[in-house]
Amino acid sequence: MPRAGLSRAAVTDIAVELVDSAPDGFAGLTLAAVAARAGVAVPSLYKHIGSLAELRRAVALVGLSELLRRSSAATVGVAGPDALRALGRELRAFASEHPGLYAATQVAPDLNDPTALALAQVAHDTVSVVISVLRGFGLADERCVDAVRATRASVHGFVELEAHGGFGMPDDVDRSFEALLDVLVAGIGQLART
Amino acid sequence: MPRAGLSRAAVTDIAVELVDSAPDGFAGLTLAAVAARAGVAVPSLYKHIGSLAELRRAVALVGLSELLRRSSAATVGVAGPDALRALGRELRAFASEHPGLYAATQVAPDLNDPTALALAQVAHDTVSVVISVLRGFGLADERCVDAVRATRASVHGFVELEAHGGFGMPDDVDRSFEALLDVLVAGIGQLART
DNA sequence: GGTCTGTGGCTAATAGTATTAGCTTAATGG
DNA sequence: CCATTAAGCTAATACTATTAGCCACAGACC
Repeated sequence: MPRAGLSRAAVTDIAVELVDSAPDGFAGLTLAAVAARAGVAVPSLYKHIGSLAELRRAVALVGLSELLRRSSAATVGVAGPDALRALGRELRAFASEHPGLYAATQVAPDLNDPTALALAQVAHDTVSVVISVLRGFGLADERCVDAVRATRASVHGFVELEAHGGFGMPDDVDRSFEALLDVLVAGIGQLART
Repeated sequence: MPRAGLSRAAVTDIAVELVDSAPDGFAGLTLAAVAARAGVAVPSLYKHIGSLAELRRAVALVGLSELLRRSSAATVGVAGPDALRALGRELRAFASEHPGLYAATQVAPDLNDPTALALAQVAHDTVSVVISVLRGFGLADERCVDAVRATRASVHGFVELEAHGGFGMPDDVDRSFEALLDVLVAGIGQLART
């Protein structure tokens, strides 16, 4: 009975691989698939994770961390409308390259989970990036949270609809996304002037 | 062995009730729950529906139909920015009152399903409503589809984030939604001038 | 009114999911 | 070199959907 040499991190890595390659993505993540990939029986996974739900949150943490890293990297040294456009394009690119990981970032956090704190931290930092990006628009303080929410909602909504085949017509989706960014830039600029 | 007097419509109605009341909503819809509510054994449901997936699409059709009905009703007799705002508020209200039914409207349609045609039809009509609403903005024809997508993405993204607890901060969400509508109105107005 | 048939219910069985309990053995530390 | 810890296993439980096959009720027909 040779050991597979697993660990919490190894199991999470396998899950991350799976959600991006499996057809059902994050929603279809299964312990059976993880165990098969690890060359181990299903119950053995419980030596490293508490439950499937916890594994999903671990994947969410990986996804959010990568999202934060890429968001930061894409917006250093740019400001105002350019930064907002760069941020939006990076989010869409991330979702396109890692559909499962992106879907994972939408899970609701759970208290009394070991990753709850880290998850809250990285979520907070991600919002901070958006705030920084929007700083160039000269928004009033009390408008800032509204602008952050409008930005997140617009981009997330587009990415979601695109991923789930919500755009029936074959018209150029790239162009539509650029138009969304135009709408956002113009709209938030207007929001700053009110 | 008295008969329960079920039918495809009755089963669908029960499922519609459940997705809006159950804690897990549409994703947690289960044949066991439907059967229990109907006072029937689980396999009996297969006399009326083909599969769980088909039942989910039946629920989706109900949700989309109601969404279309409310969208139309909310925008008759209004035009331009007012119509866009009314449409957005109605979508959000629908999602708030019927979270499960709203989630159901996001399922991918499946061909060789009896409801595929009806589903495509109502989806098309729903887009038509949005197009009509946006007509007042004087958009160029080739910009129209972009504006429709921006509208759907923004509102859907906001509603989704709100439903899944994506807005961490306790700031007034109603105000943020009105701000989103402001952004959308200003942004699409700008889109029309380019 | 009696019979016949179609259909809506049932039970039983299969396969898949997560999860827990308890055992065994491999690897490691004293 | 032994003892402890931990990582694997099998077995069992409780869910899920789905299929097969049976049975009795309701309505149609003679």
